Amino acid sequence: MNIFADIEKRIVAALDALKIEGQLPDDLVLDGIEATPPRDPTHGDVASNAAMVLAKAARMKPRDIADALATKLAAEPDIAKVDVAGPGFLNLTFVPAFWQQAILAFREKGTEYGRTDLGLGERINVEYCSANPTGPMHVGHCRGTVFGDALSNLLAFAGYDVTREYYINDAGGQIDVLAKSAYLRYREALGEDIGEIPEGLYPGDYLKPLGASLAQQHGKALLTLPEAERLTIVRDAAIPAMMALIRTDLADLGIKHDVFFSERSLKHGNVDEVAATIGSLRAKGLVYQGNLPPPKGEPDADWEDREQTLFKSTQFGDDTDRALLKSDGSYTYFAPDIAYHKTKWDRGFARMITVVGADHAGYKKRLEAAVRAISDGKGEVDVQFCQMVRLFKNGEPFKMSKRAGTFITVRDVIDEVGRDPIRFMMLYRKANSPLDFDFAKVTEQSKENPVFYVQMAHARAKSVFRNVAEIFPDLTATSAAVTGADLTRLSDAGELDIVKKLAYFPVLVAAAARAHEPHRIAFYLYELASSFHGHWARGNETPQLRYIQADDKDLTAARLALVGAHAQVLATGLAILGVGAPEELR
RNA sequence: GCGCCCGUAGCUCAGAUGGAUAGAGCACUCGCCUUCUAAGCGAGUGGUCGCAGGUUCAAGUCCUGCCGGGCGCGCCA
Repeated sequence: MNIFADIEKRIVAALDALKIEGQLPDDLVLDGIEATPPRDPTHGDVASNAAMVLAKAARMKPRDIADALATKLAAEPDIAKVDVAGPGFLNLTFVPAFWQQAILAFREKGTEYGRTDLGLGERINVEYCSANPTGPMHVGHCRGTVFGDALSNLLAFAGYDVTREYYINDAGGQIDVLAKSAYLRYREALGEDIGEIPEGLYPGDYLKPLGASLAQQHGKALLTLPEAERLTIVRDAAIPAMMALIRTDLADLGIKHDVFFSERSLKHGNVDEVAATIGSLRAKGLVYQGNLPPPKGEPDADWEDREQTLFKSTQFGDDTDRALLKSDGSYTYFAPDIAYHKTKWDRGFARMITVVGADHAGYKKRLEAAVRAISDGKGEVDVQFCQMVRLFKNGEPFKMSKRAGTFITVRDVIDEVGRDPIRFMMLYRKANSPLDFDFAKVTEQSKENPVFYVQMAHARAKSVFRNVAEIFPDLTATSAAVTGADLTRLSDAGELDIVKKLAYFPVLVAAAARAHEPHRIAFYLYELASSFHGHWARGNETPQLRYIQADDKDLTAARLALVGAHAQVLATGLAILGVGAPEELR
């Protein structure tokens, strides 16, 4: 159900009729015709570009096509007015009943209103967060995590079969650093004075409980073990401990992954999937021994020409070939990541999205190349970047120092501002734009704070139902009196404005899903809330416009149907963003 | 040097598959509380869409070249 798509079909039908009548060439291809809300609402309810896109192929003036089409459409009973404007825009104005009836459709669908079948049930894998298991999440992880989660919600709502995935980088050098850092905390827990944490190790206090638990479990036994053996034990305890911290943070942000995929699990038993993947690429002639040219520009004194095992990513559009093995023979980060993406392909995902930070910009092309290579061009990964978050406190930049261990954790931010404002603010911006996050502003309860503004629109709508209970106790949101109300009573322009915005919701969901841009939902909700607040305030001056009319139960019921639909769409949209839709804000 | 991202009102940002006179919030000016939540609403001021070409009936949007900013650029993940 999508009103605008229906109108497009009606326009096409009218054009077909014109063809039959000989007013248009009968071989004219009716393509690219749109029906959209006009930018200026005074132009009408719906605008179409039909005449202009067809003009060339029809070898006619746009105005002539528009005039013929206008005459045709004006004859339809629910179209009140058709104007031809500008170069050939067709502006349609529908009779109020057209919009009034639309509310029925909103209600019929309920929480499903806005859902589309765009994805056709196709499986899609969304990988996001994937913070290294070396400590709690810091605020920098937050944006991509929230983005990936909301994008997953959006795609699911748009008809995709979404799997949310977290890639645990538990096999790289940073894990050795973690183990060494944890071992130090273990010695500390045994009573040793460890002094300053050496440069290069993780100084954070969060490793202290891990040290203590190791001490409790092993006593002094680890001290006498050979280093390799001892670090293996520490590491195997540290990774789950760090993941437990991260999972707590994720839970508090309202984020749930379906799959936690361990990099280490790529090697199991005698199977090394990384080696196997490199082998399969080699079989395709995409792996070779060679030397990479140094980057141009500033000459690098440390540059050392060396032969490496390389992947021919240039064959798939990358700028340079990429190393798979380090000079000591171990894997680069890239090699297991290819193997990991191959498991996605093997698990039946032809479509993948990977959300990364802006500092991974250079990773996009090689990953796309790798996915094409392992899937013989049939698979596709969209690497989505989230730009940096700049932290502010009362307008002053807020610096993090990782070295001093004083970085801001997700926990700090949740404790300070709460989950809903974090999520909404992270999504109230295109992912590609840097984002300023001011602790003071996001907790403010005012119009300046869009989270609050949208939530208040929902709370207000709910308050109407609370208040009506005192006058018409039987007019509950789900009562037959409300769901079956006489909608022709809704005639005010402000009411119809809200209806028209609600009608646009399915179009918006589809567009946002197609573009992988959940922020559009946030902006839409703000606009919808604005229409609602505006109409509400008009009720302050003009009591007849208020939703509850004590002397007119039927009118009240009709208006409640609108309020209910409005609250429903707000709740649905907020759910996509993972933000709460509170009943009240007191 | 190369790649990716960004450049829109004084500030922070939207701008749908290319559509009409480019929008919102903040700031500034002026109205509105005997009120279903004024935690709000309305009106006004404010623009060479970084610059220059090109494609198109139509360009903030697409293409090319510049300028400015951010991120990255063979064994960090």
